[in-house]
Amino acid sequence: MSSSGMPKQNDEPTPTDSLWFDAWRGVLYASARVLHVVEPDLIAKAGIPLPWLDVLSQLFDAPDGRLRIQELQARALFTRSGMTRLVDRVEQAGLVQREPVPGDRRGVQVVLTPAGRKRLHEGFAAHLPIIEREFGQRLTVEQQRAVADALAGFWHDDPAEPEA
Amino acid sequence: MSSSGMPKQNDEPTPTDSLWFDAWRGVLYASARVLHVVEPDLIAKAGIPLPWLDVLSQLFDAPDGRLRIQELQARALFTRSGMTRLVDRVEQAGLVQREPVPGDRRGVQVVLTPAGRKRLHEGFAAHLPIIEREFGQRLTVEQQRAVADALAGFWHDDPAEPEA
DNA sequence: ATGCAGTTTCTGTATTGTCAACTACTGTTG
DNA sequence: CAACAGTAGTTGACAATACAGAAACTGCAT
Repeated sequence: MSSSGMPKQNDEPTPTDSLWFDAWRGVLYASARVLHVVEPDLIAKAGIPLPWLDVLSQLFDAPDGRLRIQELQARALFTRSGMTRLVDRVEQAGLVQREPVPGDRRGVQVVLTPAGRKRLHEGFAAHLPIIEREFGQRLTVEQQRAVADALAGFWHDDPAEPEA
Repeated sequence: MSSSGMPKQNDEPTPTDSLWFDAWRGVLYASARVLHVVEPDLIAKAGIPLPWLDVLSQLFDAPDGRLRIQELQARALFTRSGMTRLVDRVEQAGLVQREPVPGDRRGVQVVLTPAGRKRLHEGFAAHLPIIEREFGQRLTVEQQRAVADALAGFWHDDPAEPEA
C-alpha cells in the first residue's frame, strides 16, 4: 500500500514496508515450510503423494462425491496440468474410478472407490498431527482464529466461479 | 462442521471443527490459488519461472549476497531437490554465477550477476501488482496485520536452525 | 442434415523434479 | 601420514509435470 510507485531501482526488490506483502510472505513461507515437513512423512506413513491426497480429498468434498477432470484441474492445489495422467496413476492404484458422464460422451467423472476412501482417511490421520505440530502449535488461539477468518475466502469460494 | 472430537471414522476426514485446521486450510488454499495466477503471469511478463525467482531473491536476501548450494536447498520454497540443476539453468541464463568457496574446495558459492539482479527487480516489479490484487486487496488492513503478525515466524527464523 | 465454433479429454514431446549412487574433498583418529 | 567416516556437490536413471496439438464429442447455426 505504502510503496509509492517505483520499487524498481531501490535497494530492496521486496517492498518490505507494505503490510499486505508481509502477510503474503507469511502465507507463502508457512505453506512451503509446513508442506516440506508434511510431504515426506505422508509418503512414508501412508504411501500417498500430496497430489494424490489432493485429488482424493477434493473428490470427498465434492457435493456428489464425483468430479470431472476439468473440475479436478480447477480445484487442484498442486498440479496445474497433467490431470489426465495423475488420475491415471491414482486409478491404477485402485483409489479412484473413471465413469462415463450420463449426458455427455466426451466427459469423464472420477469417483472414489472404497479403497480410495480408506486411504484418504488413513492419509489424513497420518499427517494431521504433523500439521498441528508444525503449524497449529506455533500460533495462539487468537492467531489461529484471525488467520482462519482472514483467509476463509480463499477456500470457501468455488474456483470454477471467477469470483465476484 | 460440528463434529466433537473423533475425526477418525466420521463422515469427514477433515476435522473441520478445529481452529488450527481452518487456519492451515486458509494458508494452503491462499498460497496455491494466488500462485496459480501469479506464476503464468510472471513467466509471460518477466520470463522467469517461480523457482528461479526464489533462487534469485534468496541470494538477494542473503547477508553476503552469496549462498552455498545446500543453503539454497534449505531455504528454497518450491524445489526440494535438484538444486544443482536448477542452479545450472539459472547460471546458463547468466543470472547467477558459481564461485569457489575460499576455505573449502568441495563447496560452491552461488552469486547474483548484475543481469540477475536486474531480472530480479523486473520480476518483482512485474508480479507485485498481481499479488496485491489477488491477495492484498481481498483482506482488510486489520486482517493483513493479523496474518502478517501470526505468520511472521515462518519466514523470519532461519531454516538452517532447527528452530527453538 | 451439414458445417463449424466451442468443449472435454487424451497423446506426444520436452522440461523439470526425484532418488540413489558416485566423486571429490574435509577433518579426525590411530 | 594413512585410513576412514562424514560432508558437498554432481551425475544418471527414472517419474512427474508442462505445453501444444490431436481426437472425439456437443450445440447451434445454417
